[in-house]
Amino acid sequence: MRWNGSSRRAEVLQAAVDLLDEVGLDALTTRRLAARLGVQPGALYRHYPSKRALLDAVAERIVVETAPDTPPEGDWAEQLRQIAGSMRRGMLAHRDGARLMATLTVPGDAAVAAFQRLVDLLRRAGATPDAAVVGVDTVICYVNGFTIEEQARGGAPGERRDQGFAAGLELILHGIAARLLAKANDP
Amino acid sequence: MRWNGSSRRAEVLQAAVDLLDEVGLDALTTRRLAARLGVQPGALYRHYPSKRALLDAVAERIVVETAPDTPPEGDWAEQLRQIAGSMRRGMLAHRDGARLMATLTVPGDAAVAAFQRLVDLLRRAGATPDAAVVGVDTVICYVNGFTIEEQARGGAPGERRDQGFAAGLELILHGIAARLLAKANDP
DNA sequence: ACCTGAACACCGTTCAAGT
DNA sequence: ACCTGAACACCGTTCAAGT
Repeated sequence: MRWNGSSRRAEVLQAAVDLLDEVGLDALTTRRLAARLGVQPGALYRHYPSKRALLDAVAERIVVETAPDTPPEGDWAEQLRQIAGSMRRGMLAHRDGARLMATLTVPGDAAVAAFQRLVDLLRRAGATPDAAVVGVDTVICYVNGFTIEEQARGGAPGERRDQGFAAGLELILHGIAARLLAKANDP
Repeated sequence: MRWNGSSRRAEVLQAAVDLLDEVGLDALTTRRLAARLGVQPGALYRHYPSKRALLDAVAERIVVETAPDTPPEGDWAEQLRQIAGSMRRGMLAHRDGARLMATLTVPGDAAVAAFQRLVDLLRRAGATPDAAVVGVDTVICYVNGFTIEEQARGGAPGERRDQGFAAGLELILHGIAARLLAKANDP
């Protein structure tokens, strides 16, 4: 009953992440995963109750490792840029990473915490609670939608995509600044 | 070799759409579809070369029927609001509709045409070619990202979601107006 | 605690052969 | 033109039994 990465459960999870990167989400099969671990397929069910639960754990791990290593600097817009950028990079770092996120049923602790951190950021910048949620939701939906589409069409990684991503994000940041932060709002 | 909806191919497609709505994307199985058509599983392959191709056709049909029946009215922002709204409603109208779109490999004729119509709309409003693409991309990524997340968490349909969707869209429309349309831009 | 062996109820796909 | 029959190579999951 250890909490850290040395349990057998964590080895199964790590193997699943590796297998995802090698063969992709469609070929990520419990039987293939078992073979890679040198084990019978049924043995996996001692560690995860279902394939769905395993995939949820993989997604959660990607969210965790996606959180920026250094806390973001600058004003709220610059921080949002950095966080949005690392969300996109985190998903792109794994094969079918964005699509995997899209299949999740439940948000997961790490995702909820990340969401709350963004809401707090906009709150401190002067947004009302409702406005902060709208702003964060919009950024996150955009990042997810962009990255899913980006990863679906393979294509070269290229800085062309980076520019397109950044340009769209600027539109949203501009809208947040102009319509959500405390200025002259009619009630 | 007819083009219209009376071919056997079209019947298979219609049955697939109905089955999707009844059982969802994960349970949409070639064998279940064959059973519903009163046919052996292998018979489907006379009409579609693979399950992937069938799902692409289902997605394309949803895109087609999603195009607004009445051509949108009003200025560019109002037209964009209407089109974004019908894209979302079109996906919500079918079980797992948004997730199905996200799994598409190739855009398809109807989607490309819809994209082009939006680009033209922004061009007429004064955007450069690049700016028009950025604006349309941002709206589409937002709509897809929002709807995927909305449909993944079941929840009541509710107008709460409608308001959240509209509020985020306004941020983007504001950004387009302020940063992409011809005004005082530095070169 | 972790795994084996063996089974169950499914998949997508192919292809000769029928009508 | 459309479908059957039958097979092939897979799936996710369960569970008694072993160590």
